Amino acid sequence: MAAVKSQAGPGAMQSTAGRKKEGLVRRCVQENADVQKHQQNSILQSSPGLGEEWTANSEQSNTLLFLQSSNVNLPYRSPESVEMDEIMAAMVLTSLSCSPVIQSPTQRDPLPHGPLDVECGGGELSDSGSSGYWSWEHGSVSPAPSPSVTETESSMGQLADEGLHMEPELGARDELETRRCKISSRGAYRCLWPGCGKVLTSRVGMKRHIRILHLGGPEQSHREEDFYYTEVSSEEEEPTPPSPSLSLTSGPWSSCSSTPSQPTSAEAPPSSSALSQSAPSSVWQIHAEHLYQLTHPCAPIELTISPDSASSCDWTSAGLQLRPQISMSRSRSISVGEQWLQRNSVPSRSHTVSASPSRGHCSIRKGRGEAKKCRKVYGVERRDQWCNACRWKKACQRFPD
DNA sequence: CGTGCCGGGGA
DNA sequence: TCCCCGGCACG
Repeated sequence: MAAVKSQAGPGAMQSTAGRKKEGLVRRCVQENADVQKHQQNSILQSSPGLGEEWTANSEQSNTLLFLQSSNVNLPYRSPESVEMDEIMAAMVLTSLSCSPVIQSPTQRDPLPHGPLDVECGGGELSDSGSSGYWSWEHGSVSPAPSPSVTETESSMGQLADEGLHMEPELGARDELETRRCKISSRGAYRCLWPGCGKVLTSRVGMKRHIRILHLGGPEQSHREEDFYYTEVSSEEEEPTPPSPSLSLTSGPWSSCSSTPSQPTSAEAPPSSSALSQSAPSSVWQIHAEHLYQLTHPCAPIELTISPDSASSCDWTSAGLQLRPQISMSRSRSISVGEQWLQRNSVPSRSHTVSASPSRGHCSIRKGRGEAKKCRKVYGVERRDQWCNACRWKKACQRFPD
């Protein structure tokens, strides 16, 4: 709380035009930063008797944490926390995508054994499960992964600054590219349509499958199909630790789902071709499901958190923030798809997926903060002293909430 | 009803 | 890009 307010100070004072949007976004986000964190913590802690398994997961959860933060809200988090996140993130990514040698055990809570085998060792290259950020540049000396902890740390400030703007997009894009590359080599495509876990080996085939079977029409926008399938590479599936993301998410989710059914078990894939995949497939479905839910503001997330300041804004950003996690576990085309989804709000062919309340009612508007704005402070007659934003009737920059 | 500000539009 | 404002949500 206090943190939030204090942050607002300096940054906001230099009210330059360029910042407008940033400011807007921030406001949503900054609330979130805290909230999210709490959520994270609570989730992390609340998992009771998972013993080892949990430790294995914590790695992932860290990643999650990072991804969340990297998404948007960096600017408003206390520097320390940012640092921590960054560090952790770096480490996690590093460890996931490179040989275990690199990772230094310092600062890492999780135990550096066991799990690694499953996550990294198993597949040819970690990449898969872990957002294949750097990984695909197998080249041993690829620029990315190598930085040691200290190095990372030292460049932290800069990182935070730059990453702030670039990371969300670049990350996503990168990831996409990465994935594309990798996948083209070998992989399967799994239909994410709820209730259908179909796996095909060709993208085209998958698209067709989706288009015809699910979208029920010959021609929809192409991106659409894109959204309903995901690439998986045979090996990745198994190692992909479903547990972490699941255990993390499912809690809140299940409780929240105004959605008719939890696809996990309720909807068994009709024609599950490969038995071995049944499990993963449900996982996928869940991911997909969550994705959708996230897309829709009315989704639950908040349940774990304080309901107060939670407005539509929170929902949205929450969704945004979780996205990476999902993609992390290897469902692609998410960003695109989701965007699409948001735009079109999945009209008729909803199914379970569309627990969507028409997005209309959850507007982007946020409750008004109690901060005094220029108008109040200076009064209407001194309008020329208002910050630009206020003058333009935009979100106040000088006194952000 | 005052206020904050989104979304849209003009210059 | 700067600026303005209609209109809406919130309190």
